[in-house]
Amino acid sequence: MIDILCSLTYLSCGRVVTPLFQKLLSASDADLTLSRLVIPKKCAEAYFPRLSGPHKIPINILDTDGKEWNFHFRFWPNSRSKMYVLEGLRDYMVSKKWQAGDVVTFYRIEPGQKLVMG
DNA sequence: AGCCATGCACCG
DNA sequence: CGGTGCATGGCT
Repeated sequence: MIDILCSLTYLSCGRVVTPLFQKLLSASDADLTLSRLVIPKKCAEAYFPRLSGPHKIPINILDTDGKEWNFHFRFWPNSRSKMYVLEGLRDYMVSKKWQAGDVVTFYRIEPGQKLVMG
């Protein structure tokens, strides 16, 4: 996981975004059967919607082409902590040909808090 | 201390 | 018997 300095950026689709963080995809992140992405805890709590309990919430995220994707965001209770995951990525992973070792970058559309993943 | 990659029990 | 939902353990 790599933190990024906050600097406004234009995506190829024309949107103005702030880069938030990147993640190097692990083998399990890239596993099509699991089709879920572990979100580093500090990034999840800083940039993702607040979760009031251990239930998934729907979350709409754009890719860098501006296409909308519907995922679910939740955490797993873990012995005295939490692990945050983004679920339902199967179609996205197939479409983007995600592989372990790839890097995914999260952005926030400015102004607002809508997320972009690409 | 505790994150996070992955193991794995158990439920349908 | 494939996936969910959490546990485990290597690592820092």
